[in-house]
Amino acid sequence: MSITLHDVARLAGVSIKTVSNVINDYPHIRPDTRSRVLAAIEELDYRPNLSARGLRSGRTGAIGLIIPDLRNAYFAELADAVMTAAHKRGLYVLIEQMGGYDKESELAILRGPRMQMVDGILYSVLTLGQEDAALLDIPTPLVLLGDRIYNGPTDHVTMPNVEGSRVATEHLIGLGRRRLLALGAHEDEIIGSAGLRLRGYQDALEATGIPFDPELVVNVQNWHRFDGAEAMRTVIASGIHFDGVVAFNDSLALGAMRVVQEAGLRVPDDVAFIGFDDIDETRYSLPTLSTIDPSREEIAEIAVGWLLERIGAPRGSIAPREHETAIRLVPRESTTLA
Amino acid sequence: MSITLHDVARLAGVSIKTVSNVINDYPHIRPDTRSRVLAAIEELDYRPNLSARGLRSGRTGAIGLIIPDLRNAYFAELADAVMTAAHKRGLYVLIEQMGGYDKESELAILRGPRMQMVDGILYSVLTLGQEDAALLDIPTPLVLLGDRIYNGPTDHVTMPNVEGSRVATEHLIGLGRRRLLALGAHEDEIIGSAGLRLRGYQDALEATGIPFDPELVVNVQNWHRFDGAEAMRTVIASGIHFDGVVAFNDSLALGAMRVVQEAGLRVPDDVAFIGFDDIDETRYSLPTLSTIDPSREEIAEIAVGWLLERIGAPRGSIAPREHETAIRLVPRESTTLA
DNA sequence: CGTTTACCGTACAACGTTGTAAAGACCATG
DNA sequence: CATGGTCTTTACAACGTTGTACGGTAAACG
Repeated sequence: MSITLHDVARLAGVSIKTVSNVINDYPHIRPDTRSRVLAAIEELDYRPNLSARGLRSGRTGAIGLIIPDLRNAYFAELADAVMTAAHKRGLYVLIEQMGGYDKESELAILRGPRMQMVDGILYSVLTLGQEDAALLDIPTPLVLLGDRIYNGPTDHVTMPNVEGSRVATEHLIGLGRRRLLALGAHEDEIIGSAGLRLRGYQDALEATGIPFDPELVVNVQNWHRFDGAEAMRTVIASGIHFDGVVAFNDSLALGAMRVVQEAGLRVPDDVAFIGFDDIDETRYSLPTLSTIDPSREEIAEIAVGWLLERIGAPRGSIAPREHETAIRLVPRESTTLA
Repeated sequence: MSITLHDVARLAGVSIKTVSNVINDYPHIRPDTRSRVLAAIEELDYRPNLSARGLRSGRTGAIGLIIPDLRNAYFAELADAVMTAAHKRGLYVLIEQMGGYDKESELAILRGPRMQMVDGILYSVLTLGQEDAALLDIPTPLVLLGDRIYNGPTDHVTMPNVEGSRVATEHLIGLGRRRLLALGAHEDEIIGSAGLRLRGYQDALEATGIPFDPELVVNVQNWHRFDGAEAMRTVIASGIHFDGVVAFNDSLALGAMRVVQEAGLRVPDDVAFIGFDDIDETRYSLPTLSTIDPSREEIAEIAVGWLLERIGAPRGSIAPREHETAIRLVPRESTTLA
């Protein structure tokens, strides 16, 4: 059927192990042997059988990336960054979406059969919190992305959620806004992105002496455009007064911004907007959306690098590490007053 | 190290082959044997080693999906649809992005080592044309998505590009618009999406007796928001008069729409817009974007189904098939006059 | 009651690769 | 020119699974 080491070995007049050695850059090979083997490989267009290699070596060369949802632009862009970082190191990426936005679905994917095929997993934590840390103590090497689980069993690459949200909020306060909506909270959540970003919002208020008004905290189910739009409709209908929106991600902001303008309010004159994530779309919305750039590339680079280290090292030999990326405020039209 | 068939067999008191038979639903197994084996599997938390299975059976259980770019919302949503369709059938999906937007990169990915691991490939054709049909005659089962390559060597699942674009154009003409920009053409391209959608545009003009003005055809490099915005800036600067835009995809439309409004024109009053793809974002832009829904789910379902058939059948035993999805005009605010 | 038939379970080999251990080739040294 | 050491190549086994072929047991048939 397919070309194997045997075929190459026969053509080159060597043993299959020598061919294998050439492929794996074993140092002690005579130059002419090597070139003979390479010529044979070329001529036959030989490709290693990855299943066999995986069986023998115990490595598949693939890593899994578990994210909530590809349709969410942030995660699509994150996936892109991870794939780039992984390919640089010769790894495949198996992307997996969580079926739902609940804890069950999250863990099902992590333990499910599909993640059986990978050497390690990059896991973008969504609903898991501190109390679930133990559940993440699995044999497969694991690096967490996103929110921080303190004292977790493994590495964690995250963005400074609190700081980012604080910077965003302070940016609006700097424009003179005082009635700031916090858009995207999850009820009773403290440790996830939503909880942390809410804390950053509160920190900023506190630092500038603006009283915290619970009425201005808007809960949502998910972080899609849809949720931002729906939540904003409710807010407007309720008659709550506000002059700025700190959205916990860009999609929420974009959905809400659309509804605000639909209602006849001007952005940023009546309501200033800032998001979080710096997805591509923020550069083309009307108005363009100010946001926080969390350094996706940095996250991907470090996470893949750490995962690779864990894959190469014996289980338990690497103590849990943490990395926080640098964030950057990206001011655009939605916070630029004429 | 890991749990294998041997461990399960020992615990259940049967041979490894019997365990294998239970796992693979071999019919002739006594109920009590089966339940004993299943109990052992459960107790040990056995998971099959997919590399070994792949080596022995010649199948990996994974299919590859080659797309231009995940950051493009259309492809992210397509990937989502394909993953859903594949999971339903117990398949993994290995997503691969083309490095660049040129023919070299396309073919490099298709033949490259990364697609070695999959049983079959779903390939979203981008720049390849009729003359490249022969290059697609590879041993791996292949199903093409997107544009049509006539008399290609394999199955093709596509959307009616010409018809969709014609319907979109006629929709604008129905509003009384006569100076319609065709946004997103690729110079000298005839067979790809760009060429087909341009033909649909021309067909509509012809059918309604509107003279075709080459000045209104706007070439772009890629189909991102950025390109739509840039192209529109050039058009506006050149002073060309137009009252409608038929964009060849939604991202182009959204990028251009933003620039048009920046320039002080009203949508749809001064310029009506219609896109193509029905990505989620079109529901939340300002104004919401009219578009053509190409039935991504249908594409994914049929493509995965056909690919699976090809994987199961001997090479050459299935004659090339073609399927064109049904399209649907989705009118939204960008073409709704007060 | 012997023979056929269906059913159930097993032993063995093989998939293509790489690690181990060892054999063979080559070179410098005394 | 024998000796020891280094370089180069090889034979063999093993990874965990499934297909093939066959051995056994029980039921059905003549």
